[in-house]
Amino acid sequence: MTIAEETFQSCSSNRNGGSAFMPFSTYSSVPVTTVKLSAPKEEKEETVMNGFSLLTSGVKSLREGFGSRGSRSSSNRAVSSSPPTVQPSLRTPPLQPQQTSRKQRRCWSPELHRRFVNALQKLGAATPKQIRELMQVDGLTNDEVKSHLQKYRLHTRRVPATSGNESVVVLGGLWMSQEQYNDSSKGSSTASGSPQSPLHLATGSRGGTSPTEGDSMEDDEDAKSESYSWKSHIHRHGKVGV
DNA sequence: GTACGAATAT
DNA sequence: GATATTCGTA
Repeated sequence: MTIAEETFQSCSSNRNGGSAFMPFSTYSSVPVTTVKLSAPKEEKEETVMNGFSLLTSGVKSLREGFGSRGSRSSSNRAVSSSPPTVQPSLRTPPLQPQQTSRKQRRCWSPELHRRFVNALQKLGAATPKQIRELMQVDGLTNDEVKSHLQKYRLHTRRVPATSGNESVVVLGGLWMSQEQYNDSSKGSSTASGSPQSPLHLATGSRGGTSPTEGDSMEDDEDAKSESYSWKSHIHRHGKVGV
């Protein structure tokens, strides 16, 4: 068993409990009997099961010719004007729902996330590639890490020092709260009481001036903490103008 | 061409 | 809300 396999599992979380949603459309002309059950191995790529691909939802509208999004910065990219010969009809490519094959959602299980954060701390300055390499998770792609990193940053940097913010906690609002602490009791709450663990911030030296920073962080494969939600919604009671 | 960051789409 | 994909740039 590779770490990867283990790391991947445990993604079957909630069912209609909250935010579980299926990327696939709800309408299936055919009762797909192909239950995704007992799939020996999960394919990395999208697997088209029947003639009807469930992944068809990814019908992309054409985004060409219109400056739909080219409004960024300067220079538009898709500004093809005046197509030489525009066929009125005909030439309509029988484009069947062309699924550009959206990848299956990557399940960032706590374990995976833990590795992610771990890598972040080790690196200090984390770039997707580095993280990916450090995580050593097979099957994980740069894009996935990148995406996750984006989310991570979004949630971690929620500290607008708009006015005089008073807090220091902001930094403390980091992601991982409880982990690494494994009690003898395995079943239950990993930290119910929840003494917030003293997070060691990533040395804070973003500049990475010295490679000497040797954190003794071995490969600790543990921490079953669930739900790494960034519920650290920092409520700033007090006053917020506007 | 690759990689990263942000914006956007699903 | 979470992840994927696209866009712009270094």
